[in-house]
Amino acid sequence: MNSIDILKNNNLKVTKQRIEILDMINILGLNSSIKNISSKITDMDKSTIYRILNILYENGILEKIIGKDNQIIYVISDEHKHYMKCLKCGSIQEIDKCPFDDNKNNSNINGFKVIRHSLIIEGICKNCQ
Amino acid sequence: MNSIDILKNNNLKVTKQRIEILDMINILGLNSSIKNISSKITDMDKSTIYRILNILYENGILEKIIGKDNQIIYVISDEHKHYMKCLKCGSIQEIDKCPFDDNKNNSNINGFKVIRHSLIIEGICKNCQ
DNA sequence: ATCCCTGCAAATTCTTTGCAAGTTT
DNA sequence: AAACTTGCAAAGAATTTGCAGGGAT
Repeated sequence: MNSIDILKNNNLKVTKQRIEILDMINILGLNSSIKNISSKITDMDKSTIYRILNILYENGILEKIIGKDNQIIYVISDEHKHYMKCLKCGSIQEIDKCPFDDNKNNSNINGFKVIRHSLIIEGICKNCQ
Repeated sequence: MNSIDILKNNNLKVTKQRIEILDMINILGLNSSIKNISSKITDMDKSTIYRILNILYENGILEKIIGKDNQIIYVISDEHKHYMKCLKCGSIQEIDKCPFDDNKNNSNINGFKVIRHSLIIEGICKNCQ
């Protein structure tokens, strides 16, 4: 789905800044930290980037994962995704299918040594409904 | 396992600051942001808190999840854990067992409306081994 | 026409760093 | 004794905010 349709489907105003950010996240993939986004989009104010990323997150369009140096990575949350993140270098890579039917820790996926994993379920809690 | 044993088992020097931080994380649970930790431990310098949390994370003792207002929450990574995080209020609660055998999105867990979930697998990638 | 969004500038908050003194092994 | 850790202070980054002008519906 293209950036304009994503915004329209979520009842958000379509602005050139929002389109530009969504497009850039599509390009950057798992490198979509604020630092990287703002270094690529030099004509947009940083406060605007912060505000747009927040809006896209709060509307469920983006999700966040913690990358290297505690930088937050924004990824489009259009599907169920799994990541592998290296504890040493901080690199993050995507995997296709959840390889954990039950608690199979300390295993190995294509040479990646698994130390731990966590599942984050996001939605609306009882109190907020 | 107590804080001293955790440090010893990981070949880390046992200092009163490290013990105090691990103890506090045990107390604070899912509220263990840097802000909360440092507001509770007023006699420790913030730079020390940052340094210790990094060391504990890099040694696999702690894991990180993103909490409200992008604050990083540090939790003891001694077991396979699942969390439910509210997109509105940012509250995070723990759940016992992964309720997703396959892609069952848009479901409901004890009144918590599930919008999306992601699994983070952490370990050592090929390049770093 | 209304409401929302953006850029600007400034303030605020967060995080890192070098170094000397103190601790741990 | 050697190596590592901490507190302090200062620097450096990151993030938030108010407001006026501009843009989307």
